[in-house]
Amino acid sequence: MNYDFAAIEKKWQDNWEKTKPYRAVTGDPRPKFYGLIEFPYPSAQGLHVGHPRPFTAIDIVTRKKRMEGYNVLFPIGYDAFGLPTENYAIKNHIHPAIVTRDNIANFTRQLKMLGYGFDWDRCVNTSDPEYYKWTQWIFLQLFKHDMAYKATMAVNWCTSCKVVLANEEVVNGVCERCGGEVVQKEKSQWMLRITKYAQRLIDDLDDLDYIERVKVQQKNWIGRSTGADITFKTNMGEDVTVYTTRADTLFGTTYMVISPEHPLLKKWLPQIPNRAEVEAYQAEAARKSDFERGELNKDKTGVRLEGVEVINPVTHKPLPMFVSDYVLMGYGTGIVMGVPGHDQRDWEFATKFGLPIIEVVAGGDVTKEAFVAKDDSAVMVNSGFLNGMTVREAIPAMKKYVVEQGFGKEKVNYKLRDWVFSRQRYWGEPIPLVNCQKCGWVPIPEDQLPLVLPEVEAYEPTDDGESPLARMTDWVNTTCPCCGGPAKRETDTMPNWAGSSWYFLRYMDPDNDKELVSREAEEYWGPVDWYNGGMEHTTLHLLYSRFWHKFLYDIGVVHTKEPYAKRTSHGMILGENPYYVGNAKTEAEKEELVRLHGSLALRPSVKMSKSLGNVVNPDDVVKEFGADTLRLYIMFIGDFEKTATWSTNAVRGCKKFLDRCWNLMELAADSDEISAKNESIIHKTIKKVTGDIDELKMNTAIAALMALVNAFYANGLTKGDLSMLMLMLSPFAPHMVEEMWELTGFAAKKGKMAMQMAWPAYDEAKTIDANVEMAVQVNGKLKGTINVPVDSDEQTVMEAVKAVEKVHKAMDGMAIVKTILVKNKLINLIVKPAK
RNA sequence: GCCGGUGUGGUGGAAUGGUAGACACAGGAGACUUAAAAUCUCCCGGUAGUAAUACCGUACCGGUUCGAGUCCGGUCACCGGCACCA
Repeated sequence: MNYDFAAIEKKWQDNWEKTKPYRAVTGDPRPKFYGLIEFPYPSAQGLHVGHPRPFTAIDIVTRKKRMEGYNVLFPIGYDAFGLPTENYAIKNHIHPAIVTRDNIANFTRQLKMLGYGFDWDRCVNTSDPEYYKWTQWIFLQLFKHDMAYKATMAVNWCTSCKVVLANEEVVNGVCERCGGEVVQKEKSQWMLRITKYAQRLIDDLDDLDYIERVKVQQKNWIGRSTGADITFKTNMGEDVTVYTTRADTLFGTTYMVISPEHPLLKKWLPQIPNRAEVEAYQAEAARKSDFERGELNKDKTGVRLEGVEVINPVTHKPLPMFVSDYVLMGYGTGIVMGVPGHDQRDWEFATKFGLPIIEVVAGGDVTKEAFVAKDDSAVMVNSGFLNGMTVREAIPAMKKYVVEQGFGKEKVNYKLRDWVFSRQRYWGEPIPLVNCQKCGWVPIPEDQLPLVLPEVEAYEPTDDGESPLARMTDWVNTTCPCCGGPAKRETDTMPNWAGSSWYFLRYMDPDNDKELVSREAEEYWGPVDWYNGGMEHTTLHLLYSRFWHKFLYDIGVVHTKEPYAKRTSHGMILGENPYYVGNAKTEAEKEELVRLHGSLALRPSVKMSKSLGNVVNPDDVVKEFGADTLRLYIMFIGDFEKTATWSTNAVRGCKKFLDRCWNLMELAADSDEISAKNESIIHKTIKKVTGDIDELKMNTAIAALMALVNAFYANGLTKGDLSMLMLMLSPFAPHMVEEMWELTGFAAKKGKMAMQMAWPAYDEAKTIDANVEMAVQVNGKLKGTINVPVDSDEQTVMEAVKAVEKVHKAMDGMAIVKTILVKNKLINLIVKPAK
């Protein structure tokens, strides 16, 4: 008989709604455990089948923690500001707040449908004024501590969204969200000084329990490099400074390059004879997007600055200077020393412009390509006092020299740029500042927060790149909080990363109207013990929130340097590819698929999308199989960290397993004792499941539970045996287990739900069998197995080996030269032909 | 180009240096049934063989080891991140 999942799941969800077994209690004497999943963006499409993967995993971890006696905080909320909602609102003429409200209601229904143990009383919504009041408050603190500043600079501009993007939001030269073209545009923007925290963001990773690839990716993104700033004299009245990581190659410098955007260039222009040519080049460079600049990198372009001479400080020879867009204004000093012998880009440039190439590190052929040694043991040549040194010795020697001679200093640089923090859109937190002609930028007094997002007629951004709020003249024109004179409000809003940078703190104390979080709550719950989220947020949300947290630590709001003690990451859920060539039956069909769909046809699985018709809706899955089955399947699907492909057939297998569990109730003998037959496998399973959940190896934990159920069918079982299965299965399939717990009478007997019971303990001694099966090998080849008492010595094992017929065959005419015994595992006989 | 990761049956995937393929899906056979579904039992890497069995087998080449899917060196393929960062 199959169980009626629809009725059972509804019954227990209603029960939990009323009895609130997932309530977290601040200050409770039990040890605390704070488990966190990335709160969803409430899109109009509803929950994607990918969401339940991380949600279920951490739900299982926190359910087990509760059973282990922890006071668990497992909260949920909504990251509700953002462009898709705004775009949807524009298209359908509905206010974004209403769209958001409806989407949140739908998400909430779906999350409750899946039976997650969230403490719903702590639910937050970043677009709620009571919430964003504190987002604005944090921004004001950043402003007051000179961590926020307004700067006019070239920024990434999405031509489709008509909005500024942070560096982190530009992917392959296009907009991360819409795939639209990104161009460089000069705009005045609010910036946050994340670069001030670059070193700490690297250093503090060491003490965190993050999966390694997250640490590596963050470190690469921050991109620390050590080198030196070196100053060159010029004939223009001003010196120029370059940054280099290869100070050792200074003798090989044969020219200089300046970025087209460099301010010095503007200053020098009137004195440059070929000014018109240079200006034309600058204009051309400005027109190119970053993407185009990168695409065209095979072909170096540039213009010589006629009349400009730069003196190499070690050779004292004059060097020509060029302007070229291969030098970036945003990194180092915006000026580079050209060392064509040992940098491939410089080599290409020098070759194109006929500049001399000097070999200063021996080992390559600089007439053919730049020689960039793989290790630093290559030897210096043509380099004065460095000659004969290895690169390893020459770098510090030259650094020391430039410092002593007064034309250089050691320098550390980062690829990380300051965070572009303003967006010209409506659906975001208003920036709580006003601009006064007399006082400049003035913060709104904190007691006037939140600065509520006003109602507007139209949400569309303007073509000139102003926020929709700019049209609200009533709202824009205000008075200066400082002098009372006329002032204008900032009309840009914050990026959607703002509200998510600190939401985990609000969960600790969600109703506090005096502080963003009370000291008491923060000290009790902080830091988050386990945070799981997507790899795509590694250099966005995860980095941003670490930065904000460090700032809040510095100003005394939080007591830990880091927000999250542990970070894990889940793989994506893909759909089956309907056009996969593997599905074709004939060669002709295969060819047709490849002809029609190209490389798409070669992948067995692809991202789910409407156009491919392979989207799986959690509502449908729950309707057909139940929430417990969906939970179980999404955990059984494979290695948690790896990409996995949805398979509806495999879902059926999980449903079958739950039915088999359910049907055990009829077979179980009426005894609360653990049966002798099943004792060993029960203890082994507890050990396995306990360890696997802690390591997020849910697939093997479930496999162990399946094996246990198979054993119950083979051996028979008692209700006591079944209760052990129920307790272990409870985090995975909470609805069905509670129903079974009640039907088997345990709920009445214990006066508790299964989820409130103690997690079963195992006895190590009982996980060890009296007898073990050992492999018998001859010269490393398996010949058979023997069954011997556990921990048998060599003599006993050898006695048992005599019974293995294949060993006799293999030993024919052979003599044993060595035996290798691995206790309880195998015995390996090394033999040689007997003389 | 640089940095990370992955590669195991028809499929998803298991294996602290120690019996490769646990647990499932799909497939096959059988039991029950008037029948189907459901359920239960058994088989299921390849080649040869009726079988016992033998040989081969964890992307490829080599090495270390009594023993390698696992460790080391190299190659190839795919996935993710970064990319004119001096």
